[in-house]
Amino acid sequence: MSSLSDKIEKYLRNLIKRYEGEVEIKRNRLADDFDCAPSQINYVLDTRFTVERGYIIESRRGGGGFVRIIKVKLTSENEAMKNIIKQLEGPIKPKEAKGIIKRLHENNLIKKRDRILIEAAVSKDSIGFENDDKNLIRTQVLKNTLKAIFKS
Amino acid sequence: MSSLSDKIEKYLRNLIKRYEGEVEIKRNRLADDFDCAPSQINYVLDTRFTVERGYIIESRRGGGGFVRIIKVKLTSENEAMKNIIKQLEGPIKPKEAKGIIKRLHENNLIKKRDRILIEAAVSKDSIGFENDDKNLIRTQVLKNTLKAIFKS
DNA sequence: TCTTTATTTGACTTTTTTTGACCTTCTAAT
DNA sequence: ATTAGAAGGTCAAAAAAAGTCAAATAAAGA
Repeated sequence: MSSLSDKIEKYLRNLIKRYEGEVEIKRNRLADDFDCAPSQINYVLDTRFTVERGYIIESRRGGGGFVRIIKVKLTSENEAMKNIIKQLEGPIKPKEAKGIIKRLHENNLIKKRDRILIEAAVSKDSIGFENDDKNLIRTQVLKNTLKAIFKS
Repeated sequence: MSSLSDKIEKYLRNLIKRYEGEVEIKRNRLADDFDCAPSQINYVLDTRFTVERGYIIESRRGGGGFVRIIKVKLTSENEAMKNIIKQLEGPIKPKEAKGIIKRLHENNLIKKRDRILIEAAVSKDSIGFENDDKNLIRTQVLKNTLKAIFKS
């Protein structure tokens, strides 16, 4: 009944548990074990091991390549960060964005420099073209920069 | 299973540490030890012991030849790069943006974290809505984040 | 059923590493 | 001064992985 993706997810979760939050796999090897297309591994990674769920993916191509899955330790800080990222949806206006960033900084979730940078990125000045999607783009930029911080 | 290049890198790093930042090897001898083509040593040197990472390579051919790896302190901002920023105009595609950011980082004008953040901000993922102005928005975001950094 | 969402597959792309053939430079012996 | 042999350098092809994207199926909801 459970899909193949579910099985792969389960398998990986077990591995991660066994290896204390960090595991390295060979994508093609794993695909072979589960007898599926390699890109299915990516699908599982993209849908189940996301930042929102507290995972970071690193990888390398070429000889000796790998995919590494890291379970982020949930301190209250990055737990909070995760939730905030999860909740960033729909259009966000410049002022709202600024408010969000301000609070993140005040709560020590991002550094001063991060704040300056992200504020600039989502400012009216940056994303100001008269354009239907601009507030949605702003949301994406905000979300992705925060994710980047989470990952680093 | 890390690649052969990784192993060679590791070996060399250890040597360098042991000999306080400077070490001399025989390329062919080393290649022989690792059972690989001599040019692979060059590959490792070119990709892992670069100037950006703070290494200088010296060498001599012929009898008694050698390759010397020296770890240096990386210095000196490149003023010229600031002009490049000034010249950021017109639509910029995701890959171009990535290249620009990479160079800024390699020239020590922005920190690693800045790079990661800005890359996230201007990524296809952030500014990817099917939209005529997206590459212009990207330019603005890039420009404004960089300005923000220089002001700080 | 009909429509929407999630999964599976596969062709094609990009990145990174490995290998090898050929080139250049240096030392030392003639 | 010439030259053989010893190093190291270059460059590009082949191989090894992983990534992307979209079409085809399957499952879930209305």
